[in-house]
Amino acid sequence: MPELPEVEVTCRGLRPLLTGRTVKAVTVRNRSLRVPVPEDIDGFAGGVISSVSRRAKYILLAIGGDTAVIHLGMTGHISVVDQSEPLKKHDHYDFILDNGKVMRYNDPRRFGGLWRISGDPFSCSPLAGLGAEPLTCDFTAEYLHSRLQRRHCPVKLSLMNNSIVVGVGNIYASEVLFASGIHPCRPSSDVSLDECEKLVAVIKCKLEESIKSGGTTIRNYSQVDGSRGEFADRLRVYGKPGCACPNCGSPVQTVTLGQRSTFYCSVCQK
DNA sequence: ATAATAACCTGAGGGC
DNA sequence: TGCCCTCAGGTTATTA
Repeated sequence: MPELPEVEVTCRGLRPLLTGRTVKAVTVRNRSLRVPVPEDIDGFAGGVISSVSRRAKYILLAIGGDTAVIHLGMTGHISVVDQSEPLKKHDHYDFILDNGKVMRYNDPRRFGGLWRISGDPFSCSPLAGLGAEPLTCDFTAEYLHSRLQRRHCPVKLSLMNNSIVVGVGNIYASEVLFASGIHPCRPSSDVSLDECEKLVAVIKCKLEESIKSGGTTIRNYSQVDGSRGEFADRLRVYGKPGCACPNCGSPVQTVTLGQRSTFYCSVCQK
């Protein structure tokens, strides 16, 4: 479900609710996620949450000297509720806080994950080997162009490849390519440096715009407080097959790339 | 190394 | 109303 903006919005929602709180205990009801919740996860008990941050689509909670790494998969959602809040279906685990609240993780499709990392979290799985963070100055046209040069797969798949750039998922990949005027099926190596300039600028702009809107809610995703993200109202082509292209009016086309639906305008994107 | 494919899950929505 | 089919904001393991 969530791409970079949705994870960032989740982080920002969690930060004031978690920072400085002590984790009294961890309750796991269902370890069954894409990667099973590790047995030693209750090692966080007694630790203070000193920061809430994000890398790619992962949320990082610094707790004591360790790090809780959380991934939302497609349908993961974190809420902070009273300890007495009734359980819902697919509530996998709680971090019980020192103020009577719990951080509760719900995930119907179970594609998410939870890791406990001791030491530097960036040098080991699942964070090691990730590509550029798109909203930082590391992500430049020169970098992207160099990473596309040896690749022949469709450029959309390269944008969604986490070893090149992180956080761009299926929705934003289509939106970014539309806004850049680049056809999603173009071979990666065929994309010029000038086009990479455009792509990099558009990726930064679209992701930041979506964060400001609270992310994109189409079905499952919601913010920490349960409210929807408004960026869905500003999608131009994603999920709109046959609708008029907002630029030229011709019908939005679809194609499947990497088993994912892809939306584009065959007139505006070359 | 890169690319293509299948796989992991549940639930919502459309067609009949 | 219900069944059956398709599809869904992600990642990884396995093949060529």
